[in-house]
Amino acid sequence: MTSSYPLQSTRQLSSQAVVEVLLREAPLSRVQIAKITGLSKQTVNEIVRQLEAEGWVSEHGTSQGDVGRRAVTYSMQPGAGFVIGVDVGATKLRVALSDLAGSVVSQAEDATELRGGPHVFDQIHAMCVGLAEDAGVPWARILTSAFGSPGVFNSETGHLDLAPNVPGLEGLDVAGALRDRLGHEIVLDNDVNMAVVGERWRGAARECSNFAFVALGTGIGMGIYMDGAVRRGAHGAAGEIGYAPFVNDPFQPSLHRHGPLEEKLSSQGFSAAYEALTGEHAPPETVFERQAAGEPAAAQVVEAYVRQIALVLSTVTAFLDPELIVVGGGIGSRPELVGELLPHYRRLAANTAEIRTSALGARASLVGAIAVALNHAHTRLFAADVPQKLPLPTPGAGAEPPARSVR
Amino acid sequence: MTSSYPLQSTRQLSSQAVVEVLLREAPLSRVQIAKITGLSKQTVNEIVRQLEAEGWVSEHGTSQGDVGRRAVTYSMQPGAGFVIGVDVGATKLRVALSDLAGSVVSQAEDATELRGGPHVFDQIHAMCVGLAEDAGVPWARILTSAFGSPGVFNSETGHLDLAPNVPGLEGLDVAGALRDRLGHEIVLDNDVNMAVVGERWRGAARECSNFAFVALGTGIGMGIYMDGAVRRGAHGAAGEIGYAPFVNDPFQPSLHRHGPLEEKLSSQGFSAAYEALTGEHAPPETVFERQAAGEPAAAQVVEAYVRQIALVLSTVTAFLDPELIVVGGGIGSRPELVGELLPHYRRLAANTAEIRTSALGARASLVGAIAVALNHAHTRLFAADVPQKLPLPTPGAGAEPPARSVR
DNA sequence: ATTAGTTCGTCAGGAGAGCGAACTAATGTC
DNA sequence: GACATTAGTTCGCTCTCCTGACGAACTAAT
Repeated sequence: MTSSYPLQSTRQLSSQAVVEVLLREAPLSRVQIAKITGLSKQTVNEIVRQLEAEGWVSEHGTSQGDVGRRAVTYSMQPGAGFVIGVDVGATKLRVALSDLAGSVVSQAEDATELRGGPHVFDQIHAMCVGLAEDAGVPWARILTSAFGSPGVFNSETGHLDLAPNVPGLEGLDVAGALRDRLGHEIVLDNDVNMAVVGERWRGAARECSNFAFVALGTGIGMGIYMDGAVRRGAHGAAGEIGYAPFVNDPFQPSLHRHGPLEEKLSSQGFSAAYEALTGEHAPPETVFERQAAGEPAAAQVVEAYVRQIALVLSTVTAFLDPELIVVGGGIGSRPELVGELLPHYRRLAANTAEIRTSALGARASLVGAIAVALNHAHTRLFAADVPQKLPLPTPGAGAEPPARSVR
Repeated sequence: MTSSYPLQSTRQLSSQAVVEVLLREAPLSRVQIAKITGLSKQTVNEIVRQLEAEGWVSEHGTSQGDVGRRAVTYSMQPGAGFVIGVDVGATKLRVALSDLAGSVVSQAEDATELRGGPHVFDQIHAMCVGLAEDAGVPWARILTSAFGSPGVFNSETGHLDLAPNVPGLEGLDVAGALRDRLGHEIVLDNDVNMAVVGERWRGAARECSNFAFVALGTGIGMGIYMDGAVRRGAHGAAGEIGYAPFVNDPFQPSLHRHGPLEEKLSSQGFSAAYEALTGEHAPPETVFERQAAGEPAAAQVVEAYVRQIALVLSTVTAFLDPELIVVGGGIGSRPELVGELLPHYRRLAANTAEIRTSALGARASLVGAIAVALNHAHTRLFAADVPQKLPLPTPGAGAEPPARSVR
């Protein structure tokens, strides 16, 4: 432990506080900022002045109506910097470009390159460049990109492990490859973890500091948000409930590639159950529609599925005691699912948590990736404890982003 | 969010750093402290001088032998303050008095008062006073007491919920009652959480920042240590795996008082299984002894039990991805258990964690309580953000503890 | 005994950051 | 037009830490 304490000079902490408040609560006067952050007027003054000089914030207008002198209000300068969020799905690739205030400027999606590895990197690079051009954003103003992808990201090697669904990424230095191609800082994380951040930022778990996100779809997975942060466990594999051995007979071998739970509760398992009953192969959506239409076989499959999920959720509750469980993913986002689940869940769980359907649906990971990228950018910009080196590479000879002076 | 940032004046952070270093690494010279903390010599000088003036640290000796001027070394003044740790078990009450450096000065244990409630408080009070007298410690020097107890502590009401094993505590303001009786600050937490802290401080999980502690004994419970802190969930009920519904048929009603898992995997369940097989009632220890002696029925019971535990542990692994799982409690502390478990566990879990037997055994909660009390005392003393008011109540007109001046 | 080299401890000066209080400026209300 | 109210600025002060210089104490070599 080489503890060293005033790592972050107080000023950086304060700056970051001001920026956060400004991002969260739109236009604010300096006095308002002072009240919210607890800093004094003068300190806020200095900070705002500096941020304005550096181009990060700008005057927004003046307050109106009340007695007393009118205040000048400030807001983040939206064009000062941008970030990219990417959701690398097994089938779909979603990319969004957002300004520093968190407004999405442009976005796109495409089928994921099936040829894998380098081809996916190329595809991502092309999509990002395309977005920037569409929005007229000089490439150098893009500060950070964040990527959500299935699998367990090993931050030491930069590899992505346990990602059977995306072909050809296993064993590659994904982090390095993407950083080199894009030319700026990147952040990589599990897509479910990204979804957690997304749901908390702009989804069903706002302001919630203890919740779990359970993704039901192609696979089954969980993201854990506890005490105000995503928890990843020792190797980044926390929440990999697909490997939890408590649905089938766990002592039976086989089923160890995708994990026993995943086997049964993924879209495939769902469809397989229906097929076993009817002889007809149908995707989950169809089965749900038929259940709604009153078909007995469909109802039976859904009922069995829902019971298993209720079992999983009550186990999650016993283990983690979340305030809320958000259910998402391809199947989980179906609005009727939670309704069907609840009675079973209530019967099983001792201290019940609230259960909600994902508010962001298929975009959860993407939104989360944006949030992570924004957060990373802000930390780098306003609380860096190392000398700042804004990467200014590759194309776009546009105006330089305002450089943050660091003494 | 009423964020306010320089809450802890920098000096307090620095002071705390110095104290921590001094606690950890025995006698140190000022220059050494400076090197370790990263503070400058002068800053350390000022802090040490102040701490010495206030009686918290004292000169220890001088360095010897090397070239150059000899340095004066300092260490914590052990008698400057004391804390009490208490483990309120269903059957046993354990109490220990420790100095600020973490050395246990005296300790005692007794059968828990079965008349419950106020009688237990009286008992605790009497034991604590007795310990202080034995050790010749004036009561006013005891800064904090920490209590580990079964059940879920509700920090809002001060009540202890879900504590069926300790009679007569339910529905009482335990926190308030204990504080009033002892006359100083107290901390209350679940006994398993205390054990977590204990195992990490001086047990099997030292230096480990992601681990789980699974207690197998009178009941079954888990404590979660993730990213460097105990995680309690939204209502303090995280880790209550006794309520996880995945061993018996979970959809069968009944079994909802103690939780389905607890029903089967507690000492009682264990003995009941043996009784069902042999017609003879025997406590778990006896069954284990007979298993070691080669009795088939005992072997069968142990085998079944061990398989269930392996199942639980592999689920824990899938959910939390710990680096390590420490198995403790009355049954769990038996050294042979982990050996029997391991093969099953390895077969079930995808990313295996290390599994160790508790190093502290029955004392885990007690040691943890001491650690928590110490930690609380240090924070109050050296990083308090509110004006310090050392409680100086009741008996013992001994020398006053050195008052920490706070401007 | 003298000298060199090393480490410890203190002092002085200065920089970064924050705060309270006093003061000026604008604006609405009676 | 007097007054209350709010916004913004300036000044002086405090806290805290750091750097650099320097003397003190000590070991090792000559």
